[in-house]
Amino acid sequence: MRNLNMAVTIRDVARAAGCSFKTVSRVINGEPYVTDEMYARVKAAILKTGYIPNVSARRLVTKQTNMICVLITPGLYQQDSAGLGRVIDAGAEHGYTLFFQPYVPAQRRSRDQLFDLVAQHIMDGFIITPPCDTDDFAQDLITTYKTPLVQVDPVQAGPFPCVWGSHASGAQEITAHLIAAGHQRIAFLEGPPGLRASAERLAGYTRALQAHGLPVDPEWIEPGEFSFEGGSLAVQRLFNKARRPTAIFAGSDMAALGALFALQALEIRVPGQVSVCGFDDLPVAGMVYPGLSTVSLPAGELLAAALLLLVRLLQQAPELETQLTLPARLVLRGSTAPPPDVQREADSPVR
Amino acid sequence: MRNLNMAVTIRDVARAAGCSFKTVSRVINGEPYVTDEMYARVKAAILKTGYIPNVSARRLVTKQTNMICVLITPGLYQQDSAGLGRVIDAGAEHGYTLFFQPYVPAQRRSRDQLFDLVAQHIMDGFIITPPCDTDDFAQDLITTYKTPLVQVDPVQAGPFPCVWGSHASGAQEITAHLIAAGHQRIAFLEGPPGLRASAERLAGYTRALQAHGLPVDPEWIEPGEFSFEGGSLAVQRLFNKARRPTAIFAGSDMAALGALFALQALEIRVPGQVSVCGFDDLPVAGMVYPGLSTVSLPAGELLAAALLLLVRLLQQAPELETQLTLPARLVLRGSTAPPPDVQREADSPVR
DNA sequence: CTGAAAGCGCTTACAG
DNA sequence: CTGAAAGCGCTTACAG
Repeated sequence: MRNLNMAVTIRDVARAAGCSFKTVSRVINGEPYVTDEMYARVKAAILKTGYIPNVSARRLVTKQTNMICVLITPGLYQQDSAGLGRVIDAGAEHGYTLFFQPYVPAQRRSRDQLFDLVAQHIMDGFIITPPCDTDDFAQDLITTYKTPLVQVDPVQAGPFPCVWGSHASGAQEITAHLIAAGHQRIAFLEGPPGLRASAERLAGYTRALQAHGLPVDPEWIEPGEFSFEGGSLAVQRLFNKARRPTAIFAGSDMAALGALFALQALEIRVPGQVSVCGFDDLPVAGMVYPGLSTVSLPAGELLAAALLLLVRLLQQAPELETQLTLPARLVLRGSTAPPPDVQREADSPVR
Repeated sequence: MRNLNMAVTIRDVARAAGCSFKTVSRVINGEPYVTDEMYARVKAAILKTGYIPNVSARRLVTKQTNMICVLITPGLYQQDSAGLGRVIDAGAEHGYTLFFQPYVPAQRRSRDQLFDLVAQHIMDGFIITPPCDTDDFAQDLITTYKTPLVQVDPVQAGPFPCVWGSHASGAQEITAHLIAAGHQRIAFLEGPPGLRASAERLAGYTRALQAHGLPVDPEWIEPGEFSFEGGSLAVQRLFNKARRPTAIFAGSDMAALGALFALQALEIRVPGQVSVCGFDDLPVAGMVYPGLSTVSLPAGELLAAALLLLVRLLQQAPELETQLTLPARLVLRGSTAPPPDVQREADSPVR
């Protein structure tokens, strides 16, 4: 019975229900002052005609699109696709459709695309996920066009409503885990300078050492760039030194993967000779032998919190907390174990 | 000078240019019959007023959105983000904005989201990427609402315009590569039954063996489910047998990762004792020791071809080729080498 | 080559 | 509680 060629309008429904089209509009939008009987009649007419509102017409007059744009770097998707689904759900619950726009900081194409989206007011609001915020362009553009904006765990701090991840305490926890296993010589692979995550994760590492009365030795801190290459090169430098670490906290999973690769190339056993851990809990972390111990900053949960924040902003709700912090979680796999000397002690029959 | 509050309309521009708003409309849409002088005046007025067309108004009357939706599974993104950028570019060139919609086959939420998108005619056309086509719902819905649709390398064959990947010839090539290196006992980890890719990749493997006069032994063909778990379990079964393979062609990178993991757990050296290769060229392939040899089916290129096809369909161009096939590419890394016996021969001083 | 009219499908005030 | 009017910003015919 349904006409799928967009021919069904609010007027057709009104005719079927025997009322004015204004009444249909009221029912659609859940406005008050409609008798129950009228309401039921219109509902039935909508079903019978297969009516679907024309969003363009609605947008033209309301100046709202009920669409929210999430700026993402290609990586985020694979990290927590279940969480992502929940975010989409949450958006739908509040009447918003989410669009995921790939955005590469400072890239011409990304900027052009975003410009169109923003200038044409195609989106009611934006969520910026890391590292898209490293390019000021996005924030500037969005605020210039007076569009609400929420940031997720930005690389650089900004004056925007924001949901933060717990980099420092996550790093502190996993470092403490290594110390508890018996490690004393723990190397740290630093991230690129200028990134908040770099500083925070280093701070967590440092804090854990100090809390356990261990020295913070600059020799154990190597640049790792949060990248595969960086992690690999760092290991090559570390194992050229006279004193070698028994554990490496890589600061990021990518660097940890590089470290793991380099260690295997050097025929150093993990975790037998050296323990390795990372940060981020990328999906790969569980698939690389012997399983990478790491810290999870659940991207999906951060996103969901950001979405809720944005929805409240869009609803003009007087928002008390525009800065939230979500906890990190330890994910322990096979790449961390007691250091060789402790293992030997444990193996020996003499207590 | 620009008013960013959407107040600038076609009429404001007309006033600034000293013409009727219809003339402005002509200039915006590149219609003919406008004097060069008038054209320039309007262009200047647009710049001066900072006019940006209201897409909702335009859509209301044209019934077009100039938006194309790409149904993707979270994985695709990370596989070829550079290629993805090119696709977005190509879309923009033709006046289309691309939206990437996460879609999980048969999932309630995905279906609801898609229904809204389709029923409300928010998208001019759809591109379905694997494995989103495994759920007939998407295709059925989209065609029911008479929206153009192009498939990318579908898991199941359908009667739709389509861009195909070369699974069989890719599989044949990499198997031939193993044979050329001296392998004779090559195991194959099959994909899930019913998937076109499974059948095609197996066919390529078989064809390569036959082309080189090698027997196709069912004992060497193990289910691997195209998954990490599947690959891992398959290796455990294979290495419980009396006759062991010298090479494993995993049929998918995920299965190859699982195989690699299991081999390392068994302390079998790759490629020293066993060579391993995969299919897909996931980003992980280069980051897992010793680098996974695999076959690349460039997702970005397939997508770009699909986009072009869809654009032509939308432009009602009489399309000659609605079925394209794109070649696969061998990507050789450290996980494949000659088998142990050949290595020994090569090492020995006697030629 | 340029313009005045009509209308896309809806919502926002404003009457009854 | 219900409805007739006006208008959102644009394009599509149709006159000049």
